[in-house]
Parts: sequence; structure tokens; C-alpha cells
Amino acid sequence: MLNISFVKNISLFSGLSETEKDMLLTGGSIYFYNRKDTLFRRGDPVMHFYVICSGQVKLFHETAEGVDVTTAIRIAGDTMCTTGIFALHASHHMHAEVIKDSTIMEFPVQWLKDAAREHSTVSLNLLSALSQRGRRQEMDTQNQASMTPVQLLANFLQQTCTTQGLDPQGFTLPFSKTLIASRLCMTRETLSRTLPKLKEMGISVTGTHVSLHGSQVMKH
Amino acid sequence: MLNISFVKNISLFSGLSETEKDMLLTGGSIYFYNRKDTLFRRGDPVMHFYVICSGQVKLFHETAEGVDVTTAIRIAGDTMCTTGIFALHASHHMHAEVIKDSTIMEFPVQWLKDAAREHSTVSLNLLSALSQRGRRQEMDTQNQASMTPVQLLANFLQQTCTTQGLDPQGFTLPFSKTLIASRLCMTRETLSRTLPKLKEMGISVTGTHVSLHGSQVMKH
DNA sequence: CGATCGTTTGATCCGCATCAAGATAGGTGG
DNA sequence: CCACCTATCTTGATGCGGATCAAACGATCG
Repeated sequence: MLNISFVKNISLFSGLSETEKDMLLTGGSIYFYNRKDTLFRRGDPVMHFYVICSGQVKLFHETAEGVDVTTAIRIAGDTMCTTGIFALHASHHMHAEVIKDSTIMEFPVQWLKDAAREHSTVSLNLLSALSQRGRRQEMDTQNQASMTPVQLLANFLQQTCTTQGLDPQGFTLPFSKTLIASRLCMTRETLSRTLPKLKEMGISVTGTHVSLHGSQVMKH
Repeated sequence: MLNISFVKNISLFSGLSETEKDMLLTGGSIYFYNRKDTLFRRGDPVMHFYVICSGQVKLFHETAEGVDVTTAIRIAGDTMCTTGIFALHASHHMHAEVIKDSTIMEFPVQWLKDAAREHSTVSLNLLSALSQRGRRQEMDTQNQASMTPVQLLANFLQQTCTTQGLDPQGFTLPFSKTLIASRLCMTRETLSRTLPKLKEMGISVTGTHVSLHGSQVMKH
């Protein structure tokens, strides 16, 4: 059960005593999912709070024309559905699909509500997490609106490298290019054509191999 | 002091007893601002939690080329900076400018943190509010990415009409067109050219007068 | 009545989506 | 080990939409 100790360290529980953590963790169970499994679909009632122990999950929705737009990629250590649980509407507003075999810990929604009500530490952690995520999203939106595909992609690669703790000198792309394109709201074709342009910024991508040679981090 | 009783009714305080509300409200003070006043700028330390009693405030940032992008328009009853207060970074990440003479109640940041820690009702209200706002923003982002200017504008007008409680049969635009364009991430020119196209959707705009003749609400 | 701000209209251009093939890679079975 | 297949990615040709530049128009205000 090494997964349990992993979950103990997520930010949601920070500041709690070991015994409090143990008690809370009894409320959840661990499940395994395979690539392409659906966690939930838009409109489904929100039943669980999720903590990803390993693997990857994409959150996405479909445009009117049937194109998938990925709004977030969640990886090990991330949580899902915090927003859905405290919002008034009790149904999901997007789809969630497993894109890499995953281990996921699930808690009933009421568990989270209770935890937030009874432990002010938990509710403050949640507030912090939601704020954090909100801030991310704001930046994302404004980037989306004001940056060229080249900048977006450069940004994305650097973000990815940082948050996944990869070696900037050279790493293997952890996502398919189609997924990245969907995440950046562009077509696969545009993504392909954008890759070569990154060299001017000191980023080279060959196949699935990336190296961020001396490219500075984007300001804001 | 009719403003005080107005503030008592915002969702942040719902579920609290009158005496609790009165006690909390002693922590804030009311200020008056004029059009074009700056509430705060990006990078400033987050000092206050704001509740708008009357007027309008825009939250915006500048692109690299110096263009303003408005990310939100806040009106009477709205709060500001909830996110900023609970996020780790203690500085604002966007500018706030008063766009219509306003009355605003301000509380010190610590006041909100304390209130959240000591009243689980308040922290749950905050969680709900943040979730709500997060959901709005997600929809916004996805709309921005997948809708044409015509749809965006139609959407915006309907939203505005609803949230401001205006008469769909005919009302006066509560914002300048430049502001709307900035909010919808398009140029003034594009907005102008889009207005006539709305007639096909049963929306007519003449000058600052709008009527939403039988236009259905956009799904999702 | 000029001056400034906000809005509209016109002409042009560029970037990304779209449509359409081709290329590469991984996987399976003969 | 090779032929075949499907999934994923790349490249090419074309067109349209919205940004941009430029100028006129309208409104509000001292």
C-alpha cells in the first residue's frame, strides 16, 4: 500500500497530524484504470473526489463541431473535482478520460464536505488550492488570448518540464502531440508547423525528444 | 449607512446570525471611488478584500503590445481578491480600475483569513464562491476558444441582461463598446462589424439600446 | 464652437483552419 | 522476417476571418 503514504503528502492534508490523516484516508478507496477509460462525462452527477496516485487524466469538452478541447491534464499528485463538489450544480461540466494507465484514490463527495467543515486546516488548504488553480487558469486564458502559437508552445514545454521535474537538457515528451495541440487550442497541423520555429527560441524538438537549450522562462 | 445592510446580504455571509454579521462588519470601512481611479495594479501587495456596494470595476491586464484585455467586470454585490488572499503569492496579478463611480467596502486581508478560520460557514461560503467563479471562468475560456465573435457577443449580451436583471425586450447597454470588445478579446472594429450580424439571431443593437427579441439562451 | 473621446466604415494583409495526401512508427499475423 | 494495418504525425495548397492601418463620423463637454 505505498500509494496511501503518497496520498498523505498532497497539499490538501498538509498541516494535519498523522492520526488525522489516517482517519481521513479511511474514507477513500483505490482504483485502477486503463488508458481510454472514462472517469465521468459531462452531465454526470459528481460522486467522488479524486486523487491521482499515478498515471494521467485529461479533462476536456467537445465543441459544437465535435472537436475535443482539452482544458487540463492532471498527473500524479493532482486532485480532481474540488470545484465540482462545492459549486451549487451537482453535475460535471466536462468529460474526464484516462490517457495513461492510472491508479486513482476516490472519496465520496460528502467526505470532502465533512472534512472541510470539521477541519479548518482542510478548508484553508482547499481555499489555497482553489485560488492557486484559479490563478493558473487566469494566466492560461490570457495567454491563450494574447500569445502566438510559437509562444504558447514554448510556454507549454517549459511548464511541462518544470512541473514534471524533467531534465531541460533533454527529455521525452510525456504527451502525444495531438493531445498537446488540443490543450493549446490549435490543430495538429499548426502544431507540427510550429515545432521548427521553436529553434529560434533555443528549443529543439525531434520526434518525441525535447531539449530546452538556454531558453529563458516566459515572463508572466 | 444603507450600504451596510446591503453588504450583509452577500453570499459570503449567508448562514451567519445577525450578531455574527455585525461583528464581522466592524472590520471593514467604506470608501468612494471615481471613474478611472485605480484600486490596485499588478504586482502590488494584496492588502484588502473588497465588496462592491455600487458602481463598476474592471479587472484587466496588458498584453506585450500594450493592449488592454479585460478579464472580468465586477458590479454591485461582487467581491474582489478572494483568490489573491488565499493564494501563496501575496501580490496582485492584474490591474483593477473603477469604470463607474463606486462605493466599495474594504476589509484587511487578515480579517478574511481569520473569518475563514473561525467560521466554518464563511469558509464553506468562500469555497462555494470560488468554485462558482472557477466554473464561470472555465466556460468563458472554452467559449473564447471555440465560438465565433457573433456567438460570443450574443452570449455576452444575454449574460449581461440576466445577471444585471435587465429587461430583455429593451435595455441600455451598461458598458461602453470598447470595454465589451476588450472583455471579449476582440478589436473595437470587429465588435462594430459584428453588431449587425446579431439580427439573424433575434438581437438588435442600435447605439446603446439592446433588445433580445426571442433569442434563445446559448446552450453550455 | 472647437476639442477630445468613442464609434463606425473601408481597404488590405497575414495567420491559422481546412482539405488532401503523403510519411513514419508500432503492432499483428502469416 | 516481411507484408499489412492502423494510429500518429508531417507537409502541401488554398481560403477565409479577424487584425491592422487609415480616415471619417458622432457625441459629449468645457
